[in-house]
This record gives sequence, structure tokens and C-alpha cells, in this order.
Amino acid sequence: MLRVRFAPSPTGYLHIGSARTFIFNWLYARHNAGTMILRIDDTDIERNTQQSLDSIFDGLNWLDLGWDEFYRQSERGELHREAAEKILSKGLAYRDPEGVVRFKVPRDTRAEVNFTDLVYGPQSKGTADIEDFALLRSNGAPTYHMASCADDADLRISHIIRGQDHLTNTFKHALIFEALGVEPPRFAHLPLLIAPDGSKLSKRKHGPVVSVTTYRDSGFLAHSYVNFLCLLGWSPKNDREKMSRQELIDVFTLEGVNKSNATVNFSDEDPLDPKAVWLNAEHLKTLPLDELTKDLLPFAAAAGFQVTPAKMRAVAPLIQERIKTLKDVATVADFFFAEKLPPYDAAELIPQKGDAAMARAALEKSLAILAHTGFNHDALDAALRAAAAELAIKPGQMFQPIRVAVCGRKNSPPLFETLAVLGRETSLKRIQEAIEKL
RNA sequence: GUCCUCAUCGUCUAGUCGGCCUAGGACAUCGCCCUUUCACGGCGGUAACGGGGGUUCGAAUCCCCCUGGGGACGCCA
Repeated sequence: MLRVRFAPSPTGYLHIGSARTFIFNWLYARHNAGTMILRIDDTDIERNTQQSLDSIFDGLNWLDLGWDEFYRQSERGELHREAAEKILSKGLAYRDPEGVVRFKVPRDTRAEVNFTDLVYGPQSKGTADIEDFALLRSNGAPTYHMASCADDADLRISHIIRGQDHLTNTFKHALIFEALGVEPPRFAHLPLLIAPDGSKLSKRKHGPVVSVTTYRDSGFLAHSYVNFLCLLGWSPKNDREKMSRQELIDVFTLEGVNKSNATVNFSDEDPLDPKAVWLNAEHLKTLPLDELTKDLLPFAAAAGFQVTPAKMRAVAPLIQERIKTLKDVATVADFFFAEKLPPYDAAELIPQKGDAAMARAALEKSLAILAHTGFNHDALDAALRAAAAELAIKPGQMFQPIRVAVCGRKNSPPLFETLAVLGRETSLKRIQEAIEKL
């Protein structure tokens, strides 16, 4: 039975590198019909915080992947101490002058420690280069190495998939498993996620971009973010990029994992990786409208708009391919929700190669027409085009003033659909106001 | 300092056992087309095998060295 685990320590929020590790473990488990375990590695009582634990769950819950079993190391101290005692009693560890129990690296009996990494291949390190590391602190509490290995053994973890920063720790772990008399799990180390400047991602240095909740709050679809993270350090090898969850599960293998570190592309001006944004837009475009509506609602509310589900459902198709993140609803569809249009420059009402008189003529004509035309795409299309012909101006010159009058700006979704959603009353009122500005 | 590890366009990457690579895809970027604006879409351009030695008829692909990057060396995880 394949069993994998994700073991974060609650000493910070959920880092995007950790999120990716979680995702790869999850994918590996699902692909192989295995078990995904979430284990909180909270052996460092001094540094653990409830706030950090909460934010880790926040991030994990948002990702919406779930797990099958849950453990907390702090509740398993007995197991860890027993394991340490076992190693001590075998004479494979000793207590140093400070009272710390240290593993006695067998430098006399063997030259090196070996293991084969599923990503990096055969690894070996001379025992002379491994120090006698701590198993139990002077207060009797287990160290990370001890707790982690004891738990991995007890939970019968079959594969440890974690960041490459643990690659050199693995030699120590291999030694512990051996001392414990258990067969070690298989190891697979993942290339690290690094910042554009080449350094390791850190909150202190890079700010909120390293937290997954930043992406959530920026309006990313959880799945598209998962999809994006998968593309960092792993490839399906067939140029596929936008993939569904099931597709990801089907094609995920450790063979597809890269060895070199991947840079998360962000800058001060553009804190979100452009490719992540693009991928999010791609997923947004194919999202069923009811789902899109549901996802959009909270972002509109957060921006201060009171929007009914029905209204949002009507707006959703008009902005679907115009937004890159859910948050964009506030800037792309604001005029659908606002009671009163924000102030805009009356000069915007003047069409290309036209003047104020043309704008006024177009608006007054539209006012007359819109008062009785049916408010649906086809009727609006026919009536407004006919009006343009009547005024002897180009359709674009007819539409532009109306668009600015009802939207408050030059860029908007297609005019007829927009008018239809806005409704006769609002449209007429805004056009009237525009005429007064000219 | 010691040890481990990595090295293809600006970024993410493809490149089975060396030849089909005049290095492919995607993002970003630039240009054109489509078009009532924006967006979408379509087409095209710029852009990479870090350097040096080998091995070979032939190397992005194998070996060595250099250089560069990352990581680990804690009673943190």
C-alpha cells in the first residue's frame, strides 16, 4: 500500500513551495490509489503558533485537495522517545556532556551512506562528512530528525516526497531507519522554488508573494493555481499546460519531475507570476457560468458592490473572457453594479473622427430608440445600426457615445449585450445624463 | 570552510537509448489580421543549448575540468 505524507511545521504560513510539495504528494497518492497523510510536525514548542497552524489550514483548505489521515507530532512524543531509547539501547547513540542524545555515526565500520532518490538518482555521502546529529534534546524532547523518522516508520510511509533542501538530511534519516531496524521509505526530492533573484523564497525578503493565500485573495481559482504549481518543476512531457484535476492525477509521475530549481516569476510591479495569471484566465474561460457566478460574488462584495446572484449570472458571460482573475470583476464590471457611474470626462463621449455635435446627435437618437426598442441583442443591434445609417455616421461612431454614456468609459463588453443586462431604465437614465454633460 | 546538488530562449519547459534539433511548445514581448471599444481568436517576429577539453563519422544529448547557481552542515524543521 502506497502511503505518502505532507509534514509542515506550524512556524509560518503555507509557503507556495510547501503547497507544491503537498500537491505532488497528493497527486502521487491519487495516481497510485494510495493514502495521503497530513502530519503537523510541531515538535518545536517554542516556535509553533496557532496562528501559523490556522494559516496552513487556510491554504490547504483553499487548495481543496484534502487528505486521508491526520496526525500531530506533538501528540506522539512517547513514540519518538521510545524510538530514541531503542537506538540508545542498541549502542547506536550516546548522551553527550550537555545531556543531548546523539546518533553515533558509524564511521569506523563503514565509509559511506547510500540511497537512491527517485528524482536525483543514486546518492552517497561519506560517513566522515556526517556529524553526530541530535536525536533528543537535553530536555528529553525529540528533534525533527528523530520525530520525523519515528513517525514515518510508525505510519508506514512508503514514499517521502519533499523539497530538495532535505536531500542531505536524508543520509541521516537513512541511518536512523537502519538503526530502528525498519526498511526505509523510498525518497523523492523536489527541485526548489526560487525567487527571480535566485535566492530561496522567504517571507522576510519577498513578502506576501510566497504565501498561497495571496493568490487566493488575488482572485485565483484554486485549481488553476494547483495547475500552475504543477508546472513548476514538473512536466507532463507532451506540452500540455492547462489540465483538469483528473488529467493531472492521470499523468502525474515522479519521472516527470525536473532536477533544477524553478524560478517563480514575480516583481514589485507585478507580484503575480504572468504565467499563473494566464493559466487562471484559461481556466476561467471554460468555467461553467453558474460556477463562475458563484466564485465572482464574494469578490464583488469585497469591492463594495451589492450584487444579486441573478444579476451576476447575467453579467458573468459578458466578462468571462475579459477577466484574468476573479478580482477583476470589480474593475471590469463595476458599471453593472454601481447605482451611479463614477465621474468621467465628457470628451470620451465624442466618437472617432467626430465632434460633440455628432455625439449629441447619436445620444439623442439612441434615447428615442431605446425608449421603445426591445432590450435584447438582436433588436438593439438592428435598431441602433439603422439609426447610424439614418444619421449617416459609421456604426462605430454611433456606438461609442452610447458605450461611454452607459459604462462611463471606452472599454466594455459588447454594447448590445451590455445594454440588455443594464436594462432600459438605467440605460436611458445614463444616456440622459451624458447628453447633459455635452 | 566541508559536503550534496543543478546548469536549454527573460520565465516555465520539450529534447527515450547521441543523428529526424538549421533546438519544439507555453508565458511575456513586438508586429499583422479579425473587430462597434476592450477582450477573445488567428498569423508571424525577436529570443536559449554557460565556457573549455575530450569520446565519436556525428553531441544540447556521453566523460572530465572550469565557471556559475541552489541547498545542507542547530538541543529549527
